[in-house]
Amino acid sequence: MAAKKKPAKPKARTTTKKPVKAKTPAKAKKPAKAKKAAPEASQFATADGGPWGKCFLPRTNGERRYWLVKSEPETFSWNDLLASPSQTTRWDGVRNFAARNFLRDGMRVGDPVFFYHSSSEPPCIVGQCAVSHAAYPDPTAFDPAHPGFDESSSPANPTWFVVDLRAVEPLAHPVTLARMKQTKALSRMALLRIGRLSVTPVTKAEWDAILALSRG
DNA sequence: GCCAACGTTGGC
DNA sequence: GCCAACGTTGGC
Repeated sequence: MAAKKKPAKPKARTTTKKPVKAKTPAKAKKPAKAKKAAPEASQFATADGGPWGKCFLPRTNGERRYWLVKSEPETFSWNDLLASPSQTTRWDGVRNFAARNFLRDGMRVGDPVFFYHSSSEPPCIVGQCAVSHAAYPDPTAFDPAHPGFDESSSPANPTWFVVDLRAVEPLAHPVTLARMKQTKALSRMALLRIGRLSVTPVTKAEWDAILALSRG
């Protein structure tokens, strides 16, 4: 996600939907085609959860997990988040099962989340936010007039979910994708391995490495 | 604008 | 269940 939106198509961006559009982090939705049943996606749906299966394991008391959401700034930027009421937005528009699973089954209130600008020059992480409300059904999927409409999702049996994200603080210096690619400690980062996913997990070590880059 | 990496769809 | 065609994302 977070990618909120972009120009004309709905992307899934994120959040907000409010006045503007909603973008979503990631993918966009597609205009409704009718999908049918909904396969659970691939590499993330393996029995052991795939390479990022730990994201879904039970937590120890007070354990935090770290995430990254993407948004195209033309659709929904970090500044748009800051300008939102309570600097909080609903991260809607996620229409990818792997991203949905991280969002719905992995994220918990209080988890730190990096905010990444995709399709920007340069693509980079620009801020930190936090999960302020755990997953709930994405209302944009229920609205036939919304580009994120998906007839496979209903209130009784929702396919797509959102979380609420609240801004915490901008990075002192944005950390570009190019810089992340040059950083050894980030070589296994989900963002770099599956670049098209709008919601990805970040390890504590990766989180700290990125913050260190943002200060330097 | 190109293209790589994937997800989705649908025939078989 | 396989696979080819197609669509989307998003970096470059």
